[in-house]
Amino acid sequence: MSYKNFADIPKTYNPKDVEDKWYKYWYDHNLYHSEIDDSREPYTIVIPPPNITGILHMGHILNNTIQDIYIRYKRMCGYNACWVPGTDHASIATESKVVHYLKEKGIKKHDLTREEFLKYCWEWKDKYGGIIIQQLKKLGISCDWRRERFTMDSHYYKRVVETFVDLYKKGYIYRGFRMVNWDPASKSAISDEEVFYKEVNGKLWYFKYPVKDSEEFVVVATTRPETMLGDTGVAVNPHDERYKKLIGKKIILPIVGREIPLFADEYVDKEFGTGAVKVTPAHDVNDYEMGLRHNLEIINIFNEDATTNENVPEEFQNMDRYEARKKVVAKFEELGLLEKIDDYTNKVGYSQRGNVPIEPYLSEQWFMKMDELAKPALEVVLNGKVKFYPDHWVKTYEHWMSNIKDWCISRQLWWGHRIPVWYCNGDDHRTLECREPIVSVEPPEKCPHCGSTNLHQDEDVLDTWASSWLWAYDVFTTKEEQDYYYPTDLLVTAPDIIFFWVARMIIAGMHYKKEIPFRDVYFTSTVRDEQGRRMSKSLGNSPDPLELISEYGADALRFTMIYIAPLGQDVLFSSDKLELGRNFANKIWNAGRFLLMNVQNIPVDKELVDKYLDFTDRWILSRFQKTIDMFTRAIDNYEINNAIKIIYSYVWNDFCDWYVELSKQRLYNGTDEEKSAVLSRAISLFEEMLKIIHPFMPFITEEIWQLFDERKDGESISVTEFPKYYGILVDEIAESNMEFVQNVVTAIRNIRSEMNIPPSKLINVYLKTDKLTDEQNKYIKSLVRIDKLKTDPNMEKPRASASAVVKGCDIFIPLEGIIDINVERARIEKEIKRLNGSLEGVRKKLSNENFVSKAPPEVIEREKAKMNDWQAALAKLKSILEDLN
RNA sequence: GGGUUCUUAGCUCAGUUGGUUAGAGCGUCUGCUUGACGUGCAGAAGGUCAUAGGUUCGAAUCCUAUAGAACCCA
Repeated sequence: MSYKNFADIPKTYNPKDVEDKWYKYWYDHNLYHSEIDDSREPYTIVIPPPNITGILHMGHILNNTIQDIYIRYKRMCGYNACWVPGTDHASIATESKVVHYLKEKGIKKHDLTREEFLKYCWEWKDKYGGIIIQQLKKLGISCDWRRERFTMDSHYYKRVVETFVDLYKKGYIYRGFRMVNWDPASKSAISDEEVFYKEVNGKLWYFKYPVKDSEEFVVVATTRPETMLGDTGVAVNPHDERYKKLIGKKIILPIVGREIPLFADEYVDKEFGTGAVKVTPAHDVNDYEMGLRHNLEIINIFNEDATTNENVPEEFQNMDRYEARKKVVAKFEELGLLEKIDDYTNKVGYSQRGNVPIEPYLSEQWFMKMDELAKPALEVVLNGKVKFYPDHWVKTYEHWMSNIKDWCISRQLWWGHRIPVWYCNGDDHRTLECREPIVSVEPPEKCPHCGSTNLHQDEDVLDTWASSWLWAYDVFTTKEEQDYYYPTDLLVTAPDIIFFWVARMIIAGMHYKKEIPFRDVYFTSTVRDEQGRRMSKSLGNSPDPLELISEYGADALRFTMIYIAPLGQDVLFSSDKLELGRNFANKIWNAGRFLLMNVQNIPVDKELVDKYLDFTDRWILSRFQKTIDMFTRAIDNYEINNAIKIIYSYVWNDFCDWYVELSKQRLYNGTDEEKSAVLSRAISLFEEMLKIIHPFMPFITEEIWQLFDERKDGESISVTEFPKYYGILVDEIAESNMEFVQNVVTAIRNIRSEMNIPPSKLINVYLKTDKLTDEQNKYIKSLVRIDKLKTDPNMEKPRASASAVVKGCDIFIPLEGIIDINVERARIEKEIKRLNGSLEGVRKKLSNENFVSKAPPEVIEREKAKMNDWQAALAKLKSILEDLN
């Protein structure tokens, strides 16, 4: 095809020449498009939609490679394979990107109207939002690109809104004034799952609070001094003898001068700090709870960006929280109320988005009641309808689902699905009912209570996950499609979004479709650097996959990632590991090259593929069947790592190292028809091997497959049939004949190497055996450089020869004048020592009465056979050794 | 503090329901311009299976404890 002459095929595989070419070919021929076809079973995957702000990282590579392996494999197995790609609008991330983008243009978000801002968002999305998809294509993934979706497509947008309205009407969604995790950077609430905890080396400050009408002080310890400006109480444990007499007294809050109560609450830990804690109900979850229990005043001291507001003394107003902290501490010191400062390590909640410490903050938000919705979703995982791989994630899932809390779904952002709720601004006719929110898919014309048309819509948008939880079915836009493709078959995702996304998709699926969203969930490994650190932008330890692809090829990258990433374990990645995949690609390339070079001189005839079969052919075909069988079982069980090793070892060790070498004997010395049969068979087998490799390495397999024959336009290895297991081709006799040859050959090579016989030198080999056929001898001779090969069941050991014993055959290599008796003696002695060690173990077992009476008979038989073989070999070796002495 | 997982060769990892002499890749050592491949070929060295007990005829595998590591939740 691309080579005029097969002899021109380069010695090293160059992925750059082929990858873009075949990707375009697949795309142009629309090979991976799926339509409803009732005559075929669907196999469906929906992509975990990457953020439009995302850029390709190693996690995407691993995740999408796995999805592509399964979709390609199942497609070749005859399923109507459909892989739906798409992207996620990512409210917070995108909005901050756009704010930044506008800043560079000198525009401030709040100088714009909502509509103007959203126009910029779409502009940004059109410009940058498709980058990650373009990058993913470099990996060779076989998505159905005609089905590409976006979470803010009009159809999808509408479904998200409808879902909100429906759940509100069913009573699952409510509005509440609650303490939420506030991200002061994006000025929005975030959900519990978006908070991560960092160990921070901080301080513990001890403040003296004066007791009213007394000379006494109560000392409180705090990690957040600035919040004292909002303190409305001091709490102690009711059983704490130190403070019993003070309970009920008043404290004069320093700086502020507020009179606050000292009260008792079981929550207080006597051991922590001084046993007395300051209580700031507006800015700490536990304090908030205590505040409710004891009717404390709730004083909010922060603005939305966590600067201090008008509720604090004037000299502390409009300061950043950390600046306020310094100033408060300084003031305490000045007042002589700072008792001491200790070093203290504590865990601080950070926003996953803004990477700033979150602020517990009271605000009005929308929540979803989860406990009832979660029940069916928990059940289908516990009863195995949805299977997790690895399955230990079930326990984590169960724990979270059984303790599930209400979900804060509103975000104070503009980019996203705007909450479909309107409020009556009221006018003269305003009634009490007008306070009720008007929840509706379409904007209401007027207030249903007073008839006013003066309405305004809720300013907030929904949490992004409250849209992507519909992804598994609403990427399909008609009922017919949902009926055909849903439930999907496989979800491949990272375990860190098990709650964000996996759990919620199951919840949505069970509630709306009364059916699981996917049968199997594959949780990928976490890709780390060589030192085991998470890959991150700030560490700079995250390689650019596109550079890796350009250096090593997408196939090499895909192969290596799967090879080093076992199910359920983290993978330590470094780019030099890609040599493994690159080398394997090169090996495949050269095996193909070998066959194609022979096509120059030997005609290929498909009629001959099963003619002139000898034991080497039966062996390689038998091994191939077993390989298919093992491979299929591994991949069906999501042991991808294992599957790839099975095919790797077959291709490299069985086919290349042995079969190709064996085939040369006949390719160079056979009759014309025999040559043709051997070559045709090798090519036909190699094509089948390429099909198994194809899901892992789509480009190189396509390239070679296309070279083997004149293919029609639109033909592709990716839509051929996957090799099936035919047990009838398994041939144990051929395998054992081959194993015998391998053992003899290896033993001879070992002697050559240890005796330092140069590879160029021909040797004579005498075999004492009654088992080897002429055919086997022919191959032995061709695999080691042998001049004369003699076999005789009564062979006498020639003088001055090196020896080896394999089961069924004694090997003698006469080395008059070459042999170093000391080396040979050492070789034999070593072998004797090894055998003796092994024999000892077996003898011990067999002389143990308990073993003989209790172990199963077949185990005992095996041990006895072992002992006999080893004893025989040992006896031979001993006589050889005596002969040397 | 609760939960999950892990500890096997110098490194990274396999090792099915307990049953050959515990395997692979990388790395190391030796030799090799053998007509597919030096991104290769041939050969070799290298492990008290974290530690201590226990169950069993038999343990890398099952149980208990200890030590260490990672992750999740609070």
